[in-house]
Amino acid sequence: MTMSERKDFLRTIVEADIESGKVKEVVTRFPPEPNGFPHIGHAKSIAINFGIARDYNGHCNLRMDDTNPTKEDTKYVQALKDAVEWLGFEWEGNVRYTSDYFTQIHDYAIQLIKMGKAYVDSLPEDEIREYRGTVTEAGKRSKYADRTVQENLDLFERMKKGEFKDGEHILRAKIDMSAANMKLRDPLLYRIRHVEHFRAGNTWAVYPMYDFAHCLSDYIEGVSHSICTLEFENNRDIYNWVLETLGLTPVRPYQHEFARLGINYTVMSKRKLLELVEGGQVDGWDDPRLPTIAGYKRRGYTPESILAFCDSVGIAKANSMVDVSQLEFCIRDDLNLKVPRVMCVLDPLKVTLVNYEGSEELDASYYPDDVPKEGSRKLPFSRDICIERDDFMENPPKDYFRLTPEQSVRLKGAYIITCKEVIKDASGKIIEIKAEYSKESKSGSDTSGIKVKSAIHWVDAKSAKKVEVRVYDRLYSVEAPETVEDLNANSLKIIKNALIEPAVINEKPDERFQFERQGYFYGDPVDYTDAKPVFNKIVGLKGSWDKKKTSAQTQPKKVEAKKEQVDGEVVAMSQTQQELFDKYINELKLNSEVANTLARDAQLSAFYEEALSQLNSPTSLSNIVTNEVARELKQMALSELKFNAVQVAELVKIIDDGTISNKIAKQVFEEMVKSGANPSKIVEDKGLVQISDPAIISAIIDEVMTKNPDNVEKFKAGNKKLLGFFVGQVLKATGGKANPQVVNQLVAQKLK
RNA sequence: UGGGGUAUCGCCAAGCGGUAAGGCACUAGUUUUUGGUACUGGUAUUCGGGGGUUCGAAUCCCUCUACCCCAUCCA
Repeated sequence: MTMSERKDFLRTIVEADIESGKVKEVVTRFPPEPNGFPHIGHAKSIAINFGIARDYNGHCNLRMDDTNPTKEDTKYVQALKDAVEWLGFEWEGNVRYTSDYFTQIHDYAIQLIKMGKAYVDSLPEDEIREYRGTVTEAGKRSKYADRTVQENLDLFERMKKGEFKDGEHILRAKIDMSAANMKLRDPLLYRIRHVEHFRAGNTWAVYPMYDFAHCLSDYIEGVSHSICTLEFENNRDIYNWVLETLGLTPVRPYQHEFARLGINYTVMSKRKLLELVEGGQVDGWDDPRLPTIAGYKRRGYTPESILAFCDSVGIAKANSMVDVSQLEFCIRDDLNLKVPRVMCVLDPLKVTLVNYEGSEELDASYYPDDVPKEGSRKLPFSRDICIERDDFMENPPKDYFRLTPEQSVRLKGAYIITCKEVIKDASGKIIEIKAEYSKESKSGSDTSGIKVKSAIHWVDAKSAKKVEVRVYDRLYSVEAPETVEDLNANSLKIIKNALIEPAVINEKPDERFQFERQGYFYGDPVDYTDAKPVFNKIVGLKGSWDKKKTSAQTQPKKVEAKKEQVDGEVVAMSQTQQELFDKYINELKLNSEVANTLARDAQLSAFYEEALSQLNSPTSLSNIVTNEVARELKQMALSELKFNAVQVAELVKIIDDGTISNKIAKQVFEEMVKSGANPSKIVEDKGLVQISDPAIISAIIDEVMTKNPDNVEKFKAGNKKLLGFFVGQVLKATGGKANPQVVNQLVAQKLK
């Protein structure tokens, strides 16, 4: 496995954890709920979890998150296992189930109750919701929250034994009913469910909720990195609360979130997928039009192509919608080098070669020259052949390369033919072409000297086999479908009477084929029989001709005007803020932006005032405070900072007197943040005094210039952006110590 | 509306103060017995908007805007 040099953010985190020693072994898990068929979004999650485990020599578990017995089923467990296996991954040990941990999780619940951190609530459901408050209003705690530990223990035990009906009681964590994060308002831990669990049977009358079971299952399995999708960001606080409150010792897992996969012209939610399957809009979970793993598999996609796709879309935190063309590229790219080329005519038009007698068998390679694979078959040839109806036009546009009354074509792997007569039926439809072949033009030994613009596919009429071909188009006709209204009515086209060359059926050189000039096809794994072969179209070839045709018909896309940005209103300053602001502007002559940020933040202004009392340099001080200090204050409180205003004043002093440059000041400040050391001490220890001597700098510039002759050329040719490049190089060479202003000046001079 | 996120080309996406990577799509050309493939070029003076700091900002600060997630006894 080659590790790409540019890592995604998850791998960056994992590597940092390994380096810091926080993690000894990387353990991940793929934890789906078995309540539906996995789709390509799951494939992304599988690729991430199993991929990271493999890249860092760890392991990945497959865990069924089966905490809700009303929705889950063993048939989905099988589909999930199939998907992981098909994609080529191996999970560590047996398949895990959250239900295997029910006893342990229950024990942890008892522990929380004993700690006074969990209680049995007996409020009805709607009141619980009401008590929770809203996003803007705090909630209030149930009166049952005051029950004693003994009462809670007793009640919970009886819940477990099944003494109560569904909904009568629940177990909740006692956290904070007014937390800004709604998830923390005394989250539910256990609910009563008198239903049979598909694995645990009727052992349990209570089932743990996701937020309680998931973190503990991760912990029990020794997971180091619990990777999930963005919508669980708010749940991370509970995840950590449970683990921390229980005092669980390392190694404990940490949760990280990434954006789920979206693809246009399809849907990815389990709910919508289920609707399509149950509503009969598609033919089961493995319908080739569906973005389910089973669907892609049946359609003919390879696991390699799905994995390549997951890799190509990357991992990030921005919600996004990937274009299907990216997926289509991946499968074409994979199949191009793998599968044999054969000929199949989807919409046959009869061609009679009036000057050909008898029959023969032609040799034809399964692969073009640019595919390094061996293999060939015999192609029967005779007077009666069929070509694609699209490949003949009586009145063609001028960029049409195929057969016309005036234009000859080659029958791929055979002879060049020329149209002599067009036969039509009563309605004017072309039913036959009478043509002549050139005997000297035989493929491989062409002495005819005839030049043609294209070679078309064909089959011999007598020996060709009749096959069914299923052509799939995108499931929906809009990019971001909402309802069944958006479905594409033509997403499935069944061609009953396509004609294929006999070798495909008799020799079966592969399961997947490229039907020349048309696309990639796959023998349907369910319906294919030798008597009645059925092929699924996996994806078409790129086809610039088809595109030209269709784009000429459709209207040009409307260009969306850029939305005009309207500025919102800024909150007015309070009176004291206004007074401060005025003082900064009038007395200290600060720039109004800086004065504004300072005045609006009490901590910042206090810090600033203190520094100002040390050093009378209002402008420089204000700049450092509103930029650097403000950043640190965003992360932690004033009292937690390791540096103080006096030190910042000292830092500004050595900037002002030219001892160090602004650039070095950033470096010094960073050190102050970390260690709280004095700036002049840092400068001394690290030897950071600025170099302003033009002679020294000049020498370094020369060096940089001789090392980068190309860029010198480019600069002289007018690429002025490169000035920054040279300055950067010089600064790098001096460890940042060169006086950037001097460098700038000298570089500009030398490069003139 | 409180909290948590996100914003870089038509679509993904790197980038973490010093020349705006890469892929898809698009486009022009070369090769081609697939209008395929391969190859070669062209595609962001600019990073959601506006300010500020800096010799230098996609990167640091302020501010505004847009979108996503959270008020299931779902996960």
